[in-house]
Order: sequence, then structure tokens, then C-alpha cells
Amino acid sequence: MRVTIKEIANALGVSPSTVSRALNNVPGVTEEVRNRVRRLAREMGYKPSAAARSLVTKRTGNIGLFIPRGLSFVMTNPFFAEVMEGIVGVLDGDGYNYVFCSSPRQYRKLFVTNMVDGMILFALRLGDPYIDELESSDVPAVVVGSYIESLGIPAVRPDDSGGTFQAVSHLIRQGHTRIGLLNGPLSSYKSRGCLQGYRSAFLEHGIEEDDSLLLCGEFVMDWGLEGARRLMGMKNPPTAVMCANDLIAQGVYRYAFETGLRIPEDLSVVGFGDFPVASYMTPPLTTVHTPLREMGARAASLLRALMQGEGAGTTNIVFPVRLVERQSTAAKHG
Amino acid sequence: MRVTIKEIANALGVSPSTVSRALNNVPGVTEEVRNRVRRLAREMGYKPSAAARSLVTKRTGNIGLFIPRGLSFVMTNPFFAEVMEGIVGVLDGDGYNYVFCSSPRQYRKLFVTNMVDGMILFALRLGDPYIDELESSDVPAVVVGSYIESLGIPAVRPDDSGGTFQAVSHLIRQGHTRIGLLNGPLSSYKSRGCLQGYRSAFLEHGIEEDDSLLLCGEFVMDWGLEGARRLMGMKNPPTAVMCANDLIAQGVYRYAFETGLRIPEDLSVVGFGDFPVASYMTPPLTTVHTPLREMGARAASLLRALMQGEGAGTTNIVFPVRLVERQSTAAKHG
DNA sequence: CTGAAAGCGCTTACAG
DNA sequence: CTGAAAGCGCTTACAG
Repeated sequence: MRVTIKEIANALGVSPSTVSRALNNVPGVTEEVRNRVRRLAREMGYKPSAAARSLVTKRTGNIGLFIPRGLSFVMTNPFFAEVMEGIVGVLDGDGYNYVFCSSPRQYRKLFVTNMVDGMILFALRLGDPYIDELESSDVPAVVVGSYIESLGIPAVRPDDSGGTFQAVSHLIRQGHTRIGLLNGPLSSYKSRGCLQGYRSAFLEHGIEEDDSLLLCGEFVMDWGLEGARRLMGMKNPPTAVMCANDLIAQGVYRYAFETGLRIPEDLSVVGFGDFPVASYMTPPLTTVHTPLREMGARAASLLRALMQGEGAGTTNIVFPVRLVERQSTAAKHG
Repeated sequence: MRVTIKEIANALGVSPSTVSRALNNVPGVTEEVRNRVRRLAREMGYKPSAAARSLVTKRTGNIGLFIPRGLSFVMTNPFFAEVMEGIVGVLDGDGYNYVFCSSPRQYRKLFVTNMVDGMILFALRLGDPYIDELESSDVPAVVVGSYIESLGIPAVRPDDSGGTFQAVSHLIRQGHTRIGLLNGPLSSYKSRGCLQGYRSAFLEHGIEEDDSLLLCGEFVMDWGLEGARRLMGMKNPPTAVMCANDLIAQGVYRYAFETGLRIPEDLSVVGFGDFPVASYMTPPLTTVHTPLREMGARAASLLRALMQGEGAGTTNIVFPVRLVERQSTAAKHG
């Protein structure tokens, strides 16, 4: 059987209260008693029960990661790794553990079962299940990377439309007029931002856009490959392509390699995110740098404030981004 | 205040036991009562307390992810994303949530606090802290990707030495005799396997190896870049390089791009892992394919058996791997 | 089918 | 500084 605080108390001839206080570094206990308790606890192999403790304290010490897209979506996308890095950086001193679920069936457990003190909502999209339940739940939460207007939850996200505007404008300035957009799904806020930025750039420069160059898919490499295939298979293919993230750009690179297309001589490509891999690509990718870590850090401090009872209101923090030019873009030929 | 089972019971004029049974789909309750309970529970916004429940059931419904390397190590390395995919695939029907910790300080919480029903141990290395405590803990666990002999915990891992043997032999057959090895740290079981495989290949082919070509670093892109720099800066640089994983190979690619070295004409490179990115690299990477998902699935079923009380013994399952030739290797010139 | 009761393992006022 | 007591919110034999 598992040893409890009571058994330690009996063995030592003190009360459970004392053992509890000794083990938890609560003041009122002699150093001597505290030490005796501790030693014995170790010897007996005592393990506190997280359940019992949180039942009374009403705290779990857990942060939930709400991931409607599924675990692999997140583990596979450097966006989240970087953001998590930022989050962990600020929250780590507080000693939290992180719990995430891998499928819709389990989402609810997270916030409907009081097993977390707060939640980070990743990759939320329009129409995701449980979203409203989520809102009515009283678990403090902050969403990162997206922003669902109707949701009364603070959000931290990059300036997707501004970044795309910058990137596409740069391409236009280089002489490109036929620019493909390999976007994510329109249920994603990010995709909507990209689309909007793309359009503003064309508007701004007085160039007419061709809607057949606007393709929606997923934020993965496979889509980049497939999308490039579609774009370049057109009768009048684009000379440049804007990708909604760096993963998609990797897919475009593969297409180029397979077909002998040279980047940037034959095709300019721009990514979004500036994931670590961007500068490791051949050639290094011109992309929109996004302060992922900073965003994570910000989300974390927001969450902490919320968990401490400080209301944050319906904050919507937009982080500025900037184009970093590497070697995948060039002026249009001829 | 949060609504409890008791309040529902009072409101309905039944006992808490009945409410509990109704909510948990336990037999002995009339359909009618069950429905009334459920409806009211929903109306009142009832949320079960995970803590209270697991205090009595002794189950948490959580799987712990023990990651001595830290969260970002894992999120940044496709090895784990793929393995997790496999794990989740088999365990998902069981409705588990996953909890991981991000820093050493929190490791212990996982297994010393009974907050998980089982654990997956990732990226374990020689000398990692808490390892022995871990063993004496009675939480069912399985390690994946490494294998610490002294630990009485079942392990699932790829044939690192066999894979490296295959790869290096292939390089030798292509005429390469000076082959660099960009390895991970020697505290990693994987690195040891790679080193061993490398050596056997040289032995097998009766070629003398040059130990100055054996470099240890980390399993990240940055190390690949740095390692390649060191290797190629030698007076007599290698004509091929074996990388302990695909991330390291990406670093070598970057070095090559920066210095104008052509892959595979000037330098052959082989990776290990066959991460999704491998076929997206320019040129596509020749690498040792590792059945990551299958490994994860296997680890999961092992863990499940353990959690159901079936002892697994000191299993040590080694998955076979195979070299997949793509376009980053070529016969040695002249 | 339903209820009263005990108990899971802890923490925390409340007294002393 | 220390202890007795109550209670956190549930589940589960045990009776009926």
C-alpha cells in the first residue's frame, strides 16, 4: 500500500497536521521535528497525493494546452515549439506542468473537469467544437496565434495581414505582378489575415490581382508541394509565390527541385514565420519574421495575471512582424 | 461557487449516490432518473472534480511524458512528433490526457505525486537526474528511443548501430574512405549506437578509420552547421558525412550552401531518422528510415499492458531500420 | 433501483 | 509550536 501522511504521523507519534506542515515548509514547526518528519518520509517512500492536495487547495499546478487541431499538428509545426518556448520561459519558475489532449473527445476534460488552473488555446479556428463551452467555463485562458472576435478571451497573435502586405509589396517592387498565394484554410484567422494583406498590397500598388492565383490548403509541407504544382501548371504561371508559413515554402522548394525550377531565378518564394529552418533551407528563405518567443512570453504573463484574478479584459495583442530578406527572392527577369 | 453532485441531489430530491451513478453511466438507475439528473447537471453547469474522483478511484486518466531534455528539445525534433503520433494512435481510444513537464524541477511531480497512471520516458541519457527514483517509483513506464541497461524499464528503440552500419557501408561501397561522423553526445544511447555502427562498418570493410573524423555535438541543425565547418576545415576533409539524425544533416546542407559545396557531387551526406523533412530537402536526403510511428504504437501497447497489471519484464525491443537512398549521396569522384 | 455511510489523502482554520 | 476536527467532492460497498 501507498504510504500516507497519517502513517508517518503514527510512526513518529505526532499528528498528521504536523507532518503536513513539516513537509510543506509551512512555518509553525520546530526545525527538529521538521527534519525528523522529512527523513522518515523519505525512508518510507512517501509520495504526496496530487489529487488529495488539489481537492482541498483548489489548485492543480497544471496548465492546459487546448489544441483543436490535434497533437501532431502542433508538434509538427515549429510555430508552436517556439511559442511554447516563450511560455515556458516565463511560467517555469511557477512550477507548472502542462497537460494537453490529443483529440476532440478529450478537450472537455481539460476545462470541464477542473484539472487545470489555466489554459493556452492554440490554433483555434472558426467553427471549432466546444468553443462556446470554453468561454462559459471559468478557467482563465488566453489564445495565441489566432483571434476569434466573438470569443471573450484575450488573444496574442502576429500581424498576419501586415506581414503579408510587406512581403507581397516587396515582390511587387521587384517587378513581379503575377504572385501566387499558398494560403492555409479560410477557417484560420491567420489565413484570413494573409489574404487581406495580399489584397491590400495589390490595391496599394494599383495592380489587378488574379484570383486564380489564390489557393487554400493546410499549413504543411505537403500542401506547398501540391499547391506549387497547381500554380505552376497554369497556362500563365506566377513568377513569385507567397506562402502563409515556412512549412508551405518547403513544399514549394521540393516542387522546384523536382522540376528543375531554380529559386529565385525562375521563381521567387517568400515564407511566413521565420522558423529556425528558414535559414537552413537551400537557398535560405526570405520570410516574414514573427516574434514567436515573445508572443509566447506575453501570452504566459497574461495568463498568469488572469490566474491571479486580475482581469485582462478582452485584450487582443498584435505583434509586429518584419520581412527578412534572404536568398529566395529576386527581381523578375526580363 | 462551483456546483457539486450534492447540490444536484438536493435540487432533485435524490441522493448523491444516485447522481453519481446517473452521471457515470453506472447501471442501477432508471432511465428517467438518469435523464433528469443529466439535464439538471447541464443546466446548473456542473463540472466534475477530477481531483475528487481520482482521489477515490486511484486513477488519473493521465499519461506522463518524462522529458529530461526539456520541452523544446522534444518539440523541435520530429523524432518525437512521429513517435507521439504512434502513441496517441493506440492510446487515444482510452481517453487519456498527456502531461509533461518542462524542467528538471518538475520531473518528480510527475511520478512522485501520483498524478499520472503511466509514463513514457523520452530522450533519456546516461546520468540524467532522478532516474533511479524513477525506477523505484511504482508508476508503469516505458522508455522510447534509448535504452539504459541498468534501468529495469522496458524500452523500444530503433537499431541505431545497425542503421549506421548500413549507411556507412553504403558510402564505403561508393568509394568513400574518409567519412565524417557528426554524432550526438556520447551520453545518448543513440549516439553510442551510431558510433558502434560506424566502427563496425570500417572494420567489416577492412578500412582504417580516422578518429579525428568523429565529432560529437547535439541532435540539432546548428550542430550540423558547426560540425561540417570543422570537418571541412581539416587539411584532409572527408568526402562524405554520416549524420546521427536528419536535423544534423540539415545543418550540413547549410554549410554546403554557404560555401558553394555541391551535394552530392562534392560531398555525400546521409541522415538518420527519415523525418518528413528528409524528402523535402534540396537535394532530397539519403537517410536511414526509422519506423517512428510503429515504435510509438508499440511503446503504447506495452504501457497499456503494464498499466493493466501485466508485467512486461525487462523488454528491450529493437526496431529494424533501412537505408533509403535519395539524392544526397554519390560515388566518390576520381 | 436507491440511500446512508464510510472513506480516498490531504490542508487549514480553530483552539490550546 | 502542536493537535483534533472538519471538510474538499466524489465513489462504492453495504443494506434495503
